[in-house]
Amino acid sequence: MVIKTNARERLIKSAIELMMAKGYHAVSVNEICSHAHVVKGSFYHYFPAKWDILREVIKARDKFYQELFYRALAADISPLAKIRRIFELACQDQQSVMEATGKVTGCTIGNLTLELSYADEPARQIFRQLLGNYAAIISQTLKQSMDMGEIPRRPVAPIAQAIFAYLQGVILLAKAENKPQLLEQLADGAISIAHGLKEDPS
Amino acid sequence: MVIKTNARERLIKSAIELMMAKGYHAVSVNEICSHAHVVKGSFYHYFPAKWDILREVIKARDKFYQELFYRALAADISPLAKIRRIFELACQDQQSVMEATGKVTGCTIGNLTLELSYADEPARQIFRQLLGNYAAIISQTLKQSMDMGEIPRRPVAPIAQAIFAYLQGVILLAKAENKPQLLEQLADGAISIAHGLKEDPS
DNA sequence: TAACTAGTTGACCGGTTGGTCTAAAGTTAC
DNA sequence: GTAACTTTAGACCAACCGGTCAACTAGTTA
Repeated sequence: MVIKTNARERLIKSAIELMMAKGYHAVSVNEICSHAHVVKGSFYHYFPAKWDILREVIKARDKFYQELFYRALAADISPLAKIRRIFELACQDQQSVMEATGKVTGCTIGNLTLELSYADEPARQIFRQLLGNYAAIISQTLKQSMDMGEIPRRPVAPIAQAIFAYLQGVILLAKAENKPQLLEQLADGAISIAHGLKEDPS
Repeated sequence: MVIKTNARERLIKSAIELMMAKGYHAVSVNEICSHAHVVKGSFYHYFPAKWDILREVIKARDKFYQELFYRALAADISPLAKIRRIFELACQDQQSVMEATGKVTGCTIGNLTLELSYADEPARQIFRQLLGNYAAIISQTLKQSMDMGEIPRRPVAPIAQAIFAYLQGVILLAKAENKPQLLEQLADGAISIAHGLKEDPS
């Protein structure tokens, strides 16, 4: 009964931790290895190149955020309250990271998107897809909200994009200010976007 | 009448171009130098360290964005229309960058904020301040809007933060999708935030 | 013309980067 | 026991990193 997890898993875990905090370029293969107590030869036994472990990091973080979204959406509350719940859960997430490291890391997917989208076209395509998925999840919830008459009926896709963009922006601000609470304090903005403009009196 | 601009200016211009596109870590001093047709010795004659030219890049980009904001706000239109105008000008900006390079670079300040805020505390402070300034500019406009009865009166600071966060988020999306037009298409969201929730019927 | 200064040049530094390779050590199956 | 295969190990590589430095050029002032 050996507890020792295998080297591959340890490497991935190590890369996730480091890249969440510092991004891709700022983390070296050596750093990932020594943090995982694995020597470099083993790293290149499991991963053809540094890029390949980035894929694992993206996959893991995407899974985490998807679960966060579904946790928010599973709650037995109104659709709009579910959207607010996303911000609350994101807030808790950032808060727990901050307790552990003293710093707000922000959204790993968002961070890597900005870092890699310009130079690395394949990476950009991946991020484009992932971000689109999140927006799609929000779209569904907006549709529910319209069905219930909570918000006026209109095309759902751009509103979902707007809400997701807003989420990313607030996370950016929370990182710059090192203040996770911003996510809760500014959650209202997402609801405003969902409601849309006050219809002019007719 | 020699046209040759001095090396210092060329270095800064080169650093701006490169770091706008690729960020800080991904651009090397050598790259900045060769792109500016200046040898490394000269670089370190003008700048004690790489970090010091980053300061110039930040300064220049901040100036650019401040001018963009004031250009939007100087227009002879309603305060809310001014806020929408920020998105339109940002759209034009990204569009022109895209025509030149084929890629949306996003907001240099936002990019560098995410890249450097975690590891480099002094940098984070600088970005915190700059981002706060932009929000303050929006605050003023919101106050005008309230004075005119365009939107309901309530504390202005969080709304300004929300609108600015939204701007950053939309730019992130525009970069991921390589679609500057998103900035115009989603500009409505900012107006929704400014209006706030539809007051519940009392 | 001599002295001084601002700017230029490129060789050079120690350290690190992503990545390779060969040899040994475990592990498994027959 | 041994053959076959997976995993570990770390020395090694060229390339590049940010940064230094002494020698040099050119323009200005005394």
